[in-house]
Amino acid sequence: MSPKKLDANFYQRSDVVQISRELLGKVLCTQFPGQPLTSGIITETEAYCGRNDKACHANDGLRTKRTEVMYRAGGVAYVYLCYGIHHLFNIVTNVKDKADAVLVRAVEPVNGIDSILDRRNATKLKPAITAGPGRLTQALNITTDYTGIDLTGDTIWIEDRDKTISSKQIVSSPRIGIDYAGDHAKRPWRFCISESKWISK
DNA sequence: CATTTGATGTTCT
DNA sequence: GAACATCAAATGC
Repeated sequence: MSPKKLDANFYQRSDVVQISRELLGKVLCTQFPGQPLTSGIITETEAYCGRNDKACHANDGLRTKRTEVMYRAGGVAYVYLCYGIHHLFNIVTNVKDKADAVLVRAVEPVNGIDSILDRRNATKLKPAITAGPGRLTQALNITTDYTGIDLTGDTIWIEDRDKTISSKQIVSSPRIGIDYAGDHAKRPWRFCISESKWISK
C-alpha cells in the first residue's frame, strides 16, 4: 500500500476525540519550496472542542481574529503563537462553524532528519528534538504564516502509511498546561502511543 | 538531579 | 496590565 493523504472526509467528522485517537501513527509531512520533505509520525495529540470546553480558545462561540480559522470546515491548519515564541500546530476538524481542533504535541522524525536537526540547531537525534508542541513546529518549519492552510494541499499534509495503532497502545490522560480550565482540565483528552519515547512530559 | 526565570505576541480585563 | 495549549538556559541542591 502506498501512502495515502488524509482527505476532507476524515477531518470533517464530528467526533474530535475519535479523530485525535486515529491521528496517532499517522505521518505529518511538510514540503517547502527549495527544501527537502520533512515528516514525522504523530505520537501525541490532544482534543479541543469548541463547545462546552473551557480549554479551547474558541469555547462557546468566541470569535477573534486568531480563532476565526477554527470555525472553518475541517481539514485546515490552525497555527497559533504561544507565549510570544512558540508556534503550536492544530488540525481543524468538524464542519463549518463547529470550532473543534486537534493539537499535535509530539512526532517521531521520519523523513528529512538532517533538515530537522538543522532547524533545531542540534546534531544528534533524540526525543527532545520533536517531543513537544513548540518543538515539532520548529522541526518541521511550521509557523503562524501557515494558519488556515489547506491540509489536503502540497505544503502541509498528513499521510496514512498503514501503521496501525491498536487501542491497547493508546494511553489517554488529562491535557497539559490548561489548569485554568477548571473541571474541564481533567478530561482525558490527551492521547499518546504508549511504547513511543517521542512523548512530551 | 530539581526548581526558577526570561523571552515574548495575542487576547482579554 | 495579566494571563496564556512553551522552551531553554541558568541556578541551587
